[in-house]
Amino acid sequence: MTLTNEKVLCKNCGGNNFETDSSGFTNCIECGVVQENTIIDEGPEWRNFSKDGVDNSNERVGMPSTNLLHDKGLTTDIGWQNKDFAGVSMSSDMSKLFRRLRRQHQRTRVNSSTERNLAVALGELQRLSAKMTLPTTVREEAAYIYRKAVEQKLVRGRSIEGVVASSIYAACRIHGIPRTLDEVGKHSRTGRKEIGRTFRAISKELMLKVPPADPDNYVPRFCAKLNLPINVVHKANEILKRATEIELTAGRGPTGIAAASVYLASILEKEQRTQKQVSEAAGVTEVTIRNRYKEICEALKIDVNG
DNA sequence: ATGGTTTTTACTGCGTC
DNA sequence: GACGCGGTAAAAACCAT
Repeated sequence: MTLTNEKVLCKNCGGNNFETDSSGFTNCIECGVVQENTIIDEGPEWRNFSKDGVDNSNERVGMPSTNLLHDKGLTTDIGWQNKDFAGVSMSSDMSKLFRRLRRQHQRTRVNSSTERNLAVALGELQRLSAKMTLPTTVREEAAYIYRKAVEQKLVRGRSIEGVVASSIYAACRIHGIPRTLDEVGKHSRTGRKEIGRTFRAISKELMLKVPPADPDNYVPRFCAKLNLPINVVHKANEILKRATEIELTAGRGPTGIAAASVYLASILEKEQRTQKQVSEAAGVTEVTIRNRYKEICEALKIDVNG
């Protein structure tokens, strides 16, 4: 049962991707702003739709298999209490036996080296994506990518952290909510360059269909970081659109273009930010911003002085 | 490996507050 | 003088061949 009401757009940036955290707040994924309109999405109910339980059965099934747990959430635990099925305490011999069983059970659970690898990697993945407040769909995607990478032995010679970070970076782009390499790198112990390198290697080897990053996906978040109002966002998007039309953007890094548009828009809307501020928010250098900025001004005949 | 392109690094000069 | 901005040159990184 899903009661999502009519399409709602973010008050701040106009985005339409939201996530609801465990405390019930709904945040815009683009800019992180908490929404006033409550979006009711109770998520899937794990109803039993097997042939004898279709109708009014309120029976539930377990949670779906997920890539986010190293064992996909499919293993069991042996109960902690030394009681039998009827709740009667066991004999001391039985207790000893079960203590051994439990231990063995735990050991077989995180068994092979790849299982151990997955266990720590997925822990890191959760830590990272939690810090970046990424929605579950993206986390699942990232976990899926990481599993693929392990399967094809791509982790060899690279750090687990790096591969995890790259998986997240790739997953974000696939889902159209790209983060910059800087943003991913800031939370990971691996630097931006390494993440970029491993990302390229991974996406090539796995033949991931990662769409080229679209500059206007970055604009709302850059603006949010710089505390720029909505009209600047719109202005930047307008600039971006016109710049794209005349193929000013070919071959250039999308973050640089987005950054320059934001910078230019902030001037035109009398909310100026310095090149340094924008460069920090966007994770590109001031030089790059200047270059794009100059090109855009020339090509679009924009004069910042009037 | 190599050459062409883009981004980064590092440095300089100029004007303003 | 610190800061923002514009420019340049050389190094580094990236990409296709």
